[in-house]
Amino acid sequence: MGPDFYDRPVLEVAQDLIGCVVAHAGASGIIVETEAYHHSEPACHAYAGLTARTKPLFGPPGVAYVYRSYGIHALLNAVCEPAGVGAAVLIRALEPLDGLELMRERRGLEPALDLCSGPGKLTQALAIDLELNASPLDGGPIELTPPPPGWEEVELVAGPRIGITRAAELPWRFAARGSRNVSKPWPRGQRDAA
DNA sequence: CATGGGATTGACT
DNA sequence: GTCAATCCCATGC
Repeated sequence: MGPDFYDRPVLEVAQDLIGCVVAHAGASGIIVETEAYHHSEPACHAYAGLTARTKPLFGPPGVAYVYRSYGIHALLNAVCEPAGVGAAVLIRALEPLDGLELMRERRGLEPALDLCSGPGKLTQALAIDLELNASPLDGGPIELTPPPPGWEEVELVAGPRIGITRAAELPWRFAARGSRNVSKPWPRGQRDAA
């Protein structure tokens, strides 16, 4: 998917990315959970403004923003909105599609449900690291492609974002309804379509 | 130049 | 349920 897909409001892209396929290093998965981040709210790294770290966030859309969290995990984001606007979609969970054995090797785990059910897990399963920061999501090492048959029209649920301390109340987390591969079970009563 | 915190995970009680 | 691990970088002196 080219830059035009990402050159839109980050909330739209976050919802449209559900069902799309991420592929890297011989493994791939379907996106089942995302979160939107925008420079206008304090949970986003871009909130602090343009720095060496957040530079890709303010760059052209359709680019990966990979950063290290808690000193251990790499998290994968897709940069959105026009260049100059700091916004990105965090890929939080995948449903494993291809390369399951590679994923198991990299994760040291067997259950398919545990391979990509978290932002730090899926980067490990797909061997995505900080080197891929600022690389294109179309024609680059990481490839994002449109939903396979059956995933074009996925029913979505929205809810509050996870694991952040600021602006945690914004319902900017999206997931495919009923997917068992999400990072955390959806709370009861949180079934509003986005 | 030193320090502290973070969009997480996994192991342990 | 609680807690440590561990590195990049924004912030402050």
